[in-house]
Amino acid sequence: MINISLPDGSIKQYTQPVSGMDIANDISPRLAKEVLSVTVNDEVWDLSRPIASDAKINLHKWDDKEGKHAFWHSSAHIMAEAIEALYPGTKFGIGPTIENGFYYDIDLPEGQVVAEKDLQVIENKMLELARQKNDIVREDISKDEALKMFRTKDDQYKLELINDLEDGTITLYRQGNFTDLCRGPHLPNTEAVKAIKLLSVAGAYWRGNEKNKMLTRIYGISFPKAKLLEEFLVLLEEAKKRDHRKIGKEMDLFTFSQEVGMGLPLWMPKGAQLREQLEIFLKKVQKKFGYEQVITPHIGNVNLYKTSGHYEKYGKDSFQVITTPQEGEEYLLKPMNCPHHCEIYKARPRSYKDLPIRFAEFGTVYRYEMSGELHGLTRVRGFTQDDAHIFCTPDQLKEEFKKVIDIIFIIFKALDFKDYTAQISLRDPNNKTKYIGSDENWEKAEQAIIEAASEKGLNTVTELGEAAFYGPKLDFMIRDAVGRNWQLGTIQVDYNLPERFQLEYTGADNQKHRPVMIHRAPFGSMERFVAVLIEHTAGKFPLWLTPDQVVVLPISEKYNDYARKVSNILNISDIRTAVDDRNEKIGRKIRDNELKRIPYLLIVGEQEQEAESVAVRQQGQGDKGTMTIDEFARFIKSEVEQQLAAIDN
RNA sequence: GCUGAUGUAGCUCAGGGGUAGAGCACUUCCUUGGUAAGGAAGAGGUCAUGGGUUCAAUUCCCAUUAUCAGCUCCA
Repeated sequence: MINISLPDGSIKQYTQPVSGMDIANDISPRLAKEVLSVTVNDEVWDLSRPIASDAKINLHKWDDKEGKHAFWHSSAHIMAEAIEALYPGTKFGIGPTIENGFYYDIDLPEGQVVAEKDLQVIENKMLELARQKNDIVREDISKDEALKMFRTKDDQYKLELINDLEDGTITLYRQGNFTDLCRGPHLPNTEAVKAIKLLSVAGAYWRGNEKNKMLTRIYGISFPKAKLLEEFLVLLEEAKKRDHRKIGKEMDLFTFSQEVGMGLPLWMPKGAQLREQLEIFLKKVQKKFGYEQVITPHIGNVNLYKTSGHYEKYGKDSFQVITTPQEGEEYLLKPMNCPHHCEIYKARPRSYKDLPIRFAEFGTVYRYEMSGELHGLTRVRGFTQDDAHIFCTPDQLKEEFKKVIDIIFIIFKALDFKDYTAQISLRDPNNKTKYIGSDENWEKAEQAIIEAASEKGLNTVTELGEAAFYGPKLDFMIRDAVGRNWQLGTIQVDYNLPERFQLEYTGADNQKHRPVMIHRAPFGSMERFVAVLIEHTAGKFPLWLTPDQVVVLPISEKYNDYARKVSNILNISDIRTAVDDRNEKIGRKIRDNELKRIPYLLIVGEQEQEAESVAVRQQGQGDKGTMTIDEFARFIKSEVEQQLAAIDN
């Protein structure tokens, strides 16, 4: 007797092995129609695979991650089948599922390419294959058999994968004329796949190593219903409308010029205004937390970076050395601010009574990112870090670290970033040569981060091998409109630079001691932060931050003078106000300024001029009635204060 | 850096071996208006750059460059 326990606690008994699909059929025919995969004792299985002993099971439909996973995995196989039919001789790498869909890495026969315009043809072939309603059959196979089989296919990629596998754990999946090495699980039959969209084609190195051959990667997504695909495509379109590059252009925030150089953003007046507001805001917060502003130059002697270790590590991948007319002098555009700040620390003797010392600077740095890496404002070659370096005693480290987390919390709260990932990036224990510094210091630093994060109640993920070369870090990542993850805030513990720069303080014991350093940038960089902020708000920035808070719209040219008067009064009270005095009708002015995402529009005509008032229109809300100029000024100021007060608490 | 695609007016894009178009934006004029597009006229382009094929290239071919998607990288 086989006892199958279901998630609701009930138990079904069978006299012989039973498949997930059999059980679903026993429960209800409708469930059987929708079910996609089954978890058997914490392992996700095919529905058709017989369960031979007592088990706890959970059946998965489309709504479950496990259901989608099997669905997309099988879709990837259908895509491979279609490609094998359309491009005979293609060799296959890996074809996993991803968060939204799946991809397959393929090596096409010599001279053949798949371009975006070919995707439609593959899609059609896939749908044709899916409609053949082929069973997807699992097959255990020995390592020798597997090697033999893929040798006849001459598929070196699969052979490489098989060689890494243990004998006895190798399975094949077969559907129609296609067989693939695969761990599964899969759908029982291809017919469930009703709607397919191949999204893009791009190159990808075999096994992610740039020394290997570049394969062709095709991304796709599939659905059990055509309607779900349509909804997905609409969402994708919506997301693209939030792209910061598009909105940045629309709102005149920033631009790029080939004449200036790639990856070098030019901030236009409105963008500069936005950045300035962010800087003012952060400076205010940092002042409360005991930071002091410093200013350092954009270049530094090469020796500075030799001391810090950056030259050895990144020197050849940087903007090249600037050589002066005077022989022997070599300078580097600064790729980071920490060495300069270390020199400020060293400028005079420090006592334990001075610590912690917190030097902050909106420091512009230059890094020669590879050309293919550049991306709008999120990845650039010249950018401004909201940088600071905290020099403290080892005892103060954890407390200081926690205070930095608090600053990041304040920022995320002010800008309503709720959906972030906190990642602890540690050293790769198997590749310690990538890093500088002693094991002992690394362990202390890693421990400090782990404890501080946990004491702050942060939900973290830990990544090995993601640390900076001089120390571990805690990074805050936020997604952009289309789901790409970007690192914003970062906090790094560093025992190494203090050593390399021979930083010291005199302790209470009158002995020299070495301080610990924290590198931190809550925004990360102004550029990337603004990019993510644009995508999150779709350009509708909070009132306190937005470049143009108010635009006054005169009904006709006769009221332009009054409109300017209103705007002057508001500007004097620090409300950022402009006048739209174009020779257009009021409806047109309203439309254009709504599209420009202006929070408040003030309509002024004869009535308002007479009464020294304004007719207020709030973005997205329409007419809010009439107020006197003073009333409106007080109203909007209190709204800004409220927004900023929420941050202080 | 690698693979693939793209590059036509300020923006979004159409076109195509015989010297280039639309909508929006811009300029001028008319209109002086009450809560999401008033009307007319005009100006604006070495069709990314450099070669090649051709009687003729913006169009076809090659290279370069920038942008886009992804990979790799990210102090």
